[in-house]
Amino acid sequence: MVGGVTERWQGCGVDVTASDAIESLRRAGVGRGDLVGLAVAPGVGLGLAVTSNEPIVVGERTDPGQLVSTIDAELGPRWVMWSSDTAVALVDMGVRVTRSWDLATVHRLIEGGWRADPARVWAAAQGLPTDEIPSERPHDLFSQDGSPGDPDDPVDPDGHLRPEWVGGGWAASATRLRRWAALARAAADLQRNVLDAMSDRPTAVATARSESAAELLCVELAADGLPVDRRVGAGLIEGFVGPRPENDDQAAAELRRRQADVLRHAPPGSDFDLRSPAQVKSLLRRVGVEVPDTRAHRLESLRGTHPIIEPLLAFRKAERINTTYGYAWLDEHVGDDGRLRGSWTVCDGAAGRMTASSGLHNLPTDLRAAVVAEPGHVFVRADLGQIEPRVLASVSGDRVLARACQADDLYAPVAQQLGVDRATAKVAVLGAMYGQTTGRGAEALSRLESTYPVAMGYLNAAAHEAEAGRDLRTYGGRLVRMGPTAVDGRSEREVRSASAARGRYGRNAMVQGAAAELFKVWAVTVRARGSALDARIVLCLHDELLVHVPEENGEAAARLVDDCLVEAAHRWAPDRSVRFLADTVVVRRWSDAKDPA
DNA sequence: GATTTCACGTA
DNA sequence: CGTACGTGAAATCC
Repeated sequence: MVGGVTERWQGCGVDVTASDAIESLRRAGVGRGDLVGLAVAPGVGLGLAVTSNEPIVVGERTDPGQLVSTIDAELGPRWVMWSSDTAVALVDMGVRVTRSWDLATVHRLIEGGWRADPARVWAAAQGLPTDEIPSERPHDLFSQDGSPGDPDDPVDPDGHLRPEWVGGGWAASATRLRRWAALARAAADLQRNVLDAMSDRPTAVATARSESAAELLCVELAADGLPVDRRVGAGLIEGFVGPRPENDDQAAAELRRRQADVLRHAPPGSDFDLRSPAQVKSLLRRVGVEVPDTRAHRLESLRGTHPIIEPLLAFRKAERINTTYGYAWLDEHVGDDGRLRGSWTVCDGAAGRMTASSGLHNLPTDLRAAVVAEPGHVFVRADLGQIEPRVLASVSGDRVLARACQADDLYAPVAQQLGVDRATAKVAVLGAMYGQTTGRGAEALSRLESTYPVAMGYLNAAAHEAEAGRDLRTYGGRLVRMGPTAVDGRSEREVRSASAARGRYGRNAMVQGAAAELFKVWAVTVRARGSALDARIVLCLHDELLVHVPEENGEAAARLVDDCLVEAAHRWAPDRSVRFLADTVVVRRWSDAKDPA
């Protein structure tokens, strides 16, 4: 608890220069990596706090961005912030800090799930029940603030944050900013204690740091965007759906033209809207093809059975481009500066992968030729090879599988050890990680169990816990929450099916989640080391990095990305028994396979 | 008008 | 009855 904090807050407000602030921080013993609470409100100022009860400076008339930037360069502290909103405010001021402790991000790591507003973060850090968090009540004539106690204290008598503060009151004055920073600093200590107490997750604190840095990276990714050549993009789209329509009538005519290519294989006069799956199903029945659904992979298996299938698939593909990645997408998400921008999140609420909007994570490969480096620049494209089985070998501590991971292609030695061909070995390993129970992968399962008992035991234990509805924790310490396991009103079949689904989910989450943690360590290492070469990450795609760099630094950046993987793996991994590799190339456009320069 | 279903793009 | 995500249109539910 932080009782007795407020009385010692009095009289600390000063307007300072950067050198004054640095001097104060140095006197307080702040060095590289030490926690400093930070609260920023453009137009109001900023609050800094070295300890939970002695916020030492507040810049009411100072330029907050310049102050933070100078301190970051001179002292290199780890900035404690309530969420990436602070980083957004800083980036808007042109400031990119080196290190952070993002309370919302660390909260998601410790508690799982996605909700991480300050009231929830504070309550969890204090060990207070989250279902008793007060919500902001509408003001009435008789009370200015709904909650009792001193309204200038961020914490109410119950120990919860005041709703009015959380709702924006924290930025109402410089004094409040200072207190908000001090409170953040206090919360970071509490979170640190929780992570330190996870004796079975020795890298949890390191994960908190790398996930916090990844939060900074996400803010920068959203601000910078991905270089896209609009003209190239429009050309690719035209190849699929025809020229850009100038009005609704032209768009409708184009649609009719594309539909007609399909309908000419149907009885004359047929009128189906091919955008409707139900009508496609009717159409297929009309021509004598009976299907339970009309998904692409099902239609693909029917290729050759009827001449309508092929043009129908072509229509579907064009329709996907047209509706999701067409001219409207280009107009909406690619700025005048040729940058495709979306929002980024560090973790997806489940296993902890990064997510991105605006199609950044599901851009069709056919359109990737439009992702072109700016003049005088190149991309370094690097993707991790066979990351999930390598991560499994590492986190489970399976020495036999780890030995196979010494090979560039781990499926070759695995196939040899299992006594099967490479393709079978691959589907077996992937199937084990995904919880597959049927098909070719399942047939090799028993051999997998006997050859890699440690790795398979790790997966089976996770699946077993998940099936029972118990939460899991990844190697790096992220809590993976299992949904409620309600049984009332469900048949035994449904209950069993839901349990099995949780098992697959949990089994996969342990691997996918750990892989995501390693990936983020790699990414933030590249972020940190890359600035010396003016190299900026412009895309993260689960196991792939795209780095934009001046062309004269391309080769050096490629080496740096590889070096960063070695560094990241050593920082992340329990030991060095598993080899991690990246396929790294210097290219002008994302779609280029190898170095054209 | 809001929510669910179907479909499909990526890893 | 192999995992995760984001997106869009149609279908469905108020």
